Amino acid sequence: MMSKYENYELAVNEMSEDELCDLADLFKMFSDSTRIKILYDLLEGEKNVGEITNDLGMNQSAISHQLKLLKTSKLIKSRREGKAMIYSLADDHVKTIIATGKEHIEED
Amino acid sequence: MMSKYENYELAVNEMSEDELCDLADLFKMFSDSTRIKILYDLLEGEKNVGEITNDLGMNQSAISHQLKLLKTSKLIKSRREGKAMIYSLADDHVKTIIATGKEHIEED
DNA sequence: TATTCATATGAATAAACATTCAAGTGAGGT
DNA sequence: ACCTCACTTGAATGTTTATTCATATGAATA
Repeated sequence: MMSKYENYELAVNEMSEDELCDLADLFKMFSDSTRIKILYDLLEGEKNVGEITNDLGMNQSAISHQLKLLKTSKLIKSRREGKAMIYSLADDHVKTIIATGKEHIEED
Repeated sequence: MMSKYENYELAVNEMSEDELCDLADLFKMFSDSTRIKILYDLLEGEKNVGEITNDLGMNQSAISHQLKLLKTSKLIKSRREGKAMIYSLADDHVKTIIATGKEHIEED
């Protein structure tokens, strides 16, 4: 039997056009395979640009460009440690969003 | 502050490159303002193309093209009722994904 | 201070994509 | 059968965007 509160987590009410555009912009960050691989890579913990570049097996400049977009969107943050720049996830929403999407694609 | 999703197990483990690309493709559907508005509109219930077109105030052909993409991605389904085509969300993952993203952009 | 290592940036290129217009399809009504 | 209504499709267009190459910055070290 369905509780009155059963669906509480899933309330999606009263979103303005602007909010929906902001949402689209957020999901845009997860919509490119390079970017989502970077985010997934950073779930392991903070990494510098060289490590990410190696993990993904891609051009370093391409990674830097995408890191910049992710940072602008406040999904990641960075700090300098000597010559290296160390990137990490800004908060755990990234994990939640990836997990939610994963849930969807995993259904038969 | 306590997230609504705090209680869920958010394990995101062992995703292959292919799975991450599939995930990117899924989020791509939410990454365009027209598409996310269509999905958001359909949260109200099933609608025909004319209703969606009116709700969004856009060219009907543009809506049709996006509906096709959303249907190919299995986020929506359709049935014919006389001359009209009626679209609806394929399952409630759409709601979950939008709610999860909304959660993120809502924090100050 | 000159050199090297680590990363960022800018310009160029090519591919992907959203939107529009025009034409096509398919179901009902006349 | 013809016409209209509701929608789809394809081609054309313009824009956005990911990647690469070349160059620039900035920190450490010799």
